[in-house]
This record gives sequence, structure tokens and C-alpha cells, in this order.
Amino acid sequence: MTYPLAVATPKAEETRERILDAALKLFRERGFDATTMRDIAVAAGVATGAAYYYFRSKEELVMAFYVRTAEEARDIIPAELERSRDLRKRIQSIIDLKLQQFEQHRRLMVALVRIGIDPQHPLSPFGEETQTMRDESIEFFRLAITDAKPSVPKDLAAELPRLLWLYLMGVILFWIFDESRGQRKTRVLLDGTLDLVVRLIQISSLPMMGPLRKRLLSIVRAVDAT
Amino acid sequence: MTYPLAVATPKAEETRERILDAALKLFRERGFDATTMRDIAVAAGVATGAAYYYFRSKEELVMAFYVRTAEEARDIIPAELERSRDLRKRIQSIIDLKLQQFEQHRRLMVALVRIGIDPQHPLSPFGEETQTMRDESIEFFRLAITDAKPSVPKDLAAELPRLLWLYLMGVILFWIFDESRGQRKTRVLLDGTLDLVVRLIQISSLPMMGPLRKRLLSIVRAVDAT
DNA sequence: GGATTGCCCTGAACACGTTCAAAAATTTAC
DNA sequence: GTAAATTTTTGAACGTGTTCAGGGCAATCC
Repeated sequence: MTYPLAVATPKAEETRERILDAALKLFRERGFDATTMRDIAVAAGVATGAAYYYFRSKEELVMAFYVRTAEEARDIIPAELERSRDLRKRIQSIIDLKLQQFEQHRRLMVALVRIGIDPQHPLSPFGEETQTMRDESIEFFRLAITDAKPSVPKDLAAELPRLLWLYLMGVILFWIFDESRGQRKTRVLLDGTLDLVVRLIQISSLPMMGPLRKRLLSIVRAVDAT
Repeated sequence: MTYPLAVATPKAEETRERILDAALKLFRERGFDATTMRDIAVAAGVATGAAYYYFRSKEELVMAFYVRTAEEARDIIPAELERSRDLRKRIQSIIDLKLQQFEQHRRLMVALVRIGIDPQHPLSPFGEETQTMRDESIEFFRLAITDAKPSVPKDLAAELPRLLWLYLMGVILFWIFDESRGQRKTRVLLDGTLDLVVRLIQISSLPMMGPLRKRLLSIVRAVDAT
């Protein structure tokens, strides 16, 4: 594979950025499907095949946007988590940031989902290639629940970050397809389920709920095992 | 649109079946992506564009398979539900049948998911065009919970079928991408979560859980509202 | 039985994502 | 400073899903 993971020269980096920017601009204006690779090439002032030197596919251009947001989040989220110990607020702040980052390109995300839903695809958020990004994301949730109020039972704390990440994926998915004005439904869903999540964590901490919690955890672990 | 929803003559019906059968055979042998419309046409003994008289797209050929299974289920499921009053068994029997129907074409379902995940797409299971099928599927779950043991609280009974259908979609999704031997992980997930689902229904019936249940229901209703 | 209508099917043509051999530009080696 | 090697860029060509103007063919009408 001659695909450059790291771009060598500054000039190449500039070309790469120009192509990506042109692509995102057109995607936002006309949508993913209506934008052709030829359009992008013209807008970026390069030949038709140029984009394929930097990106493996049209879809990878969308993925590059996703990577950008992840890089941004790297600094913002830890700082944000410092601002409160409240479990609900912390979880919400992570989700809010993600949604905010995607806001400009909500429609575009459909294209990402179409890829992402297939774990065989190199760019899937569940696949191998994105593991680092995924782990980083999960780590944010681990950070969010440590020393939070209410506190999380120890056995649950091990698996909860992964579950919350899955919850985030679900919320994002819902949001992408939420055509209600200003995506109000997502707001409702988020408000409601966040309460529910925190409530369930509290309830599952009760002594009587030990068996139920253990059952849930054993499912998660069994399913997780490779 | 000149697309025929109902095929007129027996000859046309035969051609349609020949194209669909050829397509499914090739999909199963080589996979969805590796099979071209030209391959299908040759295998069915028709011209390249012929399939487009009966199916709007390559993807719709997969959808036609899905419709077939739904038609089969129409007779089987009600009979199956008669065999037991046990809530868990009833829910499981619906899910088991669906998975069994898809078994031969598990890999192919990835293509369906890629479409289905976008509610804008005419063939999405969440879209308008599939509403009848979806409603029918939800109706099976309503049938499953009526007069079942344990019994379901009345307010929950109104929304539960839809939630269970969503649960079914989730299990199918997991199963499609479950590459463990014989999809054992799905078995584990199903066993575990079915218990959990029934348990949660029981717990939510306790008087102390009224508020929590009401909260959950209000979320579901709010999100559901158009 | 000829004309008309409408269903069924054809296959060339189109637009697209993608590939690739080769050219151009740049960097490295001496 | 020139030659060699490497990186970057080109644009024609390929294979794909899909479209569409048209052609046969059977049923219906007069």
C-alpha cells in the first residue's frame, strides 16, 4: 500500500488540507452523494485522481473530519470534566461536545454511519483500525466516572465506560436521523435517558440488586470476550 | 414511477422470480458486492437492464428476500405463540424464527443494514414504505405479551411491543456482525438479555418502581411523537 | 383481421468511484 | 551541480449501478 499515513512534506500537507476542505465544503453544501470526486478535485485545483493519494476513498474524507473532531476533543474533554463531580453532568458534557462538533455536518454523518455499521470495513468505529480512537473515547468515560457522585460500584466501574461509549454511539445515531426542529427529540431522549442511566447505576448499587448487576456484567463480559 | 408494485401476468411473475432467485444464489455464493447486475442478468437469462423493471435497485433484491421471510412468518409466529404462555419463551420464539430465516444469508444482511440504517432511504425498516411490515412485526410482540406470564402492567403494555421490536432489531444487528463460531455470542447475549428483559418487566411492576416506569414511558412517548 | 394499447424486455449509453502507468516535481546522494 | 531516487500529481481508462429510448409481443377493441 502506497497510502501515506503521515504526510511527508509541508506542501503535500497543504494539498491534503485543500482537498479535505474542498470536500467538506461541497459535502455541506450539496450533500455527500451529490458531490462527486471530480467536483472535489476541481474545487481543490487538482487532477481527478489526486484525492486518492491522500485518502483511500470518498468515505475516508468523511472519516478525516471525524478524526479532526477527535483531536479537538482530546484537550477539551478532560478540562470539562474537571468542572464538576456530578456524574450526570460529566457524562452529558462529553455527549454535548460530540454533538456540538458534529452539528455543522449532521447530514454528512449518515455517510459515516453507512460505513461504520460494518465492522469489517476498515473505517468502522467497531473495527481494528479505529481502536486507538475508540479506546481514547472510552477512556474519557472512565475519567468521568472516577470520583464522581454518585459513586459507581467497583465491578461495574470496569465495564461501565464501554457501555457508556455504546450509549454515546446510540445517541449520536439517533441524533443523526433526528429531523425534528433543532433535533429536539434527541434533547428529550438525552435528558430522559441520562436520568435513567444515573438512576439505574444508583439502583444497581443497592445490596438487593447485586445478583441483577452481576448478571448484567457477566453478559457484557461474555459478549466482549474474543 | 413505472415500477410495478404488483406484477400483472404469470410470465412476468416467473421472470421476476427467476431474477430474484439468480440474484440470491449469486449473493450467497460470492457476496453482495462481488455480484454485478450483469452477472445476475446473465444467470437469469435476461438483458442487463431487465432487473430494473422489477426492482428499483440492487439493494431492493435483498429487500425482496426480507419481504419473503416476513410473509413466511405471518403464518408461523401466531401458531408458535399459542404453544406457551411464558413471556420469555414467547419473545424468544419470535426472535429465534427471525434469526433462523436469515441464517442462510447472514452475510448478505450487511447490505440490508447499510440501507436500513438510513430512515430517509425508501427501504429502511424505520421508513414509511416499510411501515406495514414493521407494524405487523410489532403486532406479533403485542400478541406475545397479552395473557402472558408474568403479566405486563397495562401502561407498559402499550409501548412494550415497540420496544421489543427495537430489541429484536438490535439482536439481529448484533447477530449479523457476530463472527464467533455459530454466532455463539449472540446466543449468550440473547439468553442473558432475555432474562434481563423479563426481570426488568417484573421489577418495574413493583409499586416502588412506578415513578421509574413512568419516566421511561414518558421518554418513549415523547421521542415517538411526530 | 387490422389497429391500438400497454406490458415486458433490450442493450447501448451515462455518470460515478476508483485505479494505474507514466510524467512532473522535489529531495537526496555523490 | 548533476544524477539518481523518491514523492507528488496527472488524466485516461476500467468496471460498476442505473437509465432510457425504443422494439417486440400479447391482449383488447372496432
